[in-house]
Amino acid sequence: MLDLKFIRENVPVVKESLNNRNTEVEIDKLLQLDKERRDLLAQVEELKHQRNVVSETIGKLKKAGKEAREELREMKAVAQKIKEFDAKVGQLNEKIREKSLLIPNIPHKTVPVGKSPRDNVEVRQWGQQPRFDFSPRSHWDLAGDLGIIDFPRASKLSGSHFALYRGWGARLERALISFMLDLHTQKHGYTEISPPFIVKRECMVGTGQLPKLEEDMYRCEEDDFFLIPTAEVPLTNMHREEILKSEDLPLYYCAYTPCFRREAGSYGKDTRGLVRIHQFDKVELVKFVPPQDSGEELEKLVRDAEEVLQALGLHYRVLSLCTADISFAAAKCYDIEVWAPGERRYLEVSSCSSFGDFQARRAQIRYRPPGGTKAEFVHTLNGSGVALPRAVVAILETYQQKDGSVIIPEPLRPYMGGTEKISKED
RNA sequence: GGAGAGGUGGCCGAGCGGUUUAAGGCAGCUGCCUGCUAAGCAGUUGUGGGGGCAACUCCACCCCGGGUUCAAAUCCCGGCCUCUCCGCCA
Repeated sequence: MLDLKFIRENVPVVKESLNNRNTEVEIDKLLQLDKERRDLLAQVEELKHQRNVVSETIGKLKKAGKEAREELREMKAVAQKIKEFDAKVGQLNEKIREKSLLIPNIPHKTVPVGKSPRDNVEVRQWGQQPRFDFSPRSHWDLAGDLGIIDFPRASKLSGSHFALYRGWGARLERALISFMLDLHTQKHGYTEISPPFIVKRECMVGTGQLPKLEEDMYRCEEDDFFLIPTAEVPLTNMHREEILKSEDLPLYYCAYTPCFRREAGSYGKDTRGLVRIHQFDKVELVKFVPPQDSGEELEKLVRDAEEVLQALGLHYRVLSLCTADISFAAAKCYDIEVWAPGERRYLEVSSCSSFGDFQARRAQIRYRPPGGTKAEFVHTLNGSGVALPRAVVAILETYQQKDGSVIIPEPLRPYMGGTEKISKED
């Protein structure tokens, strides 16, 4: 959410920024409502002042044993007016909030301006595309033959776009989770959290998934709960409506959680395999930092995520997303895309964003800067570190052998009982 | 699921219709005093919003949302959360 006062005072900047995002937002309508609200507010506050003063007088008169007929009659009318005005202000507030919640964040000035994902800018690459002396197969072929992922039975349970890992596949999943969590907690200084996977509506509003993306979320109708689409939601909302101590910042959290996404509107895309499924595992990184540090913290966050892929020896590239492609709440975003030899394309395994104070304002997360000055919004950041299924795709396809077996990357072996290779006969 | 208790400022804790536009204490900050420390004295310390160049001023906020009243932390209704006991359960 943007600061209404900021919008009021920076109309051209706001309009241009939102224009660069290719989004239509009714800024003028919003400002008009804001004007109406402030006019009404001035009137109703004057009435309330009058009420406060006269009520006190009535109290004193009664105490002194005197009548206050005239005052009572007068205040009855005033009370009625206040009620009417308050109702109008309330309606305006609601309209303003509805509109405000649908306005996306303003892109940071370092974000490349663009019209489509083609305008994203490649920042760097690591490693190189592996070469094979045979034609590399897709992960669904490999995993099916090895018996480590069973898509037909997953469909039997839950329909298409679900995965069921079996044997070494399940073990690989668990190994990756442990490996990533250990890396981030032991080397990068994140505190591990194991949060609830079901959250209240306010949380989804706080991080910006709602109200805009409700149709993409799994919802428990009866309780108005939502299955988390990412651990970003519980981790960021942990500090909702809190004023943090300056000396506690920066806060670094990481968590493994499953993620649930309806992927509404993406039918026909990535119909096979692990690339797009409704439930997947992910290790997520979330930071709360003082505003002046968020730029630098984003760079560090991306490096933390990249290190996972480096350790696993997977070739990847980093993109700086352009204004047309960054997500609703993000001020700036880097995507990390890993190379999948069987698919012959790069797959997004991590999206690292800084949100400025956008989420903090929605979720009311503040801190008190040193020197005892007034509480200010923190800056929030998050990034995948990394998403599991696509990492599995990259591992299977990158480390496949001619005989259909797959070599396990070195750092994962301790988590897999020392196993170096997954073969059919296992 | 059933029965009860409770949610007040950074913290503790009173208030249960109008001398409270939240007492008192603790902690913090600022002065004063004491040759150090401790103690003492005085003042000050929340959040959001409106208006004003400004000193300032007004409005709202005692879990949240409604209601009663000239007036609500206080009374009534609904909700959320916490705790205790019972039932159920991994």
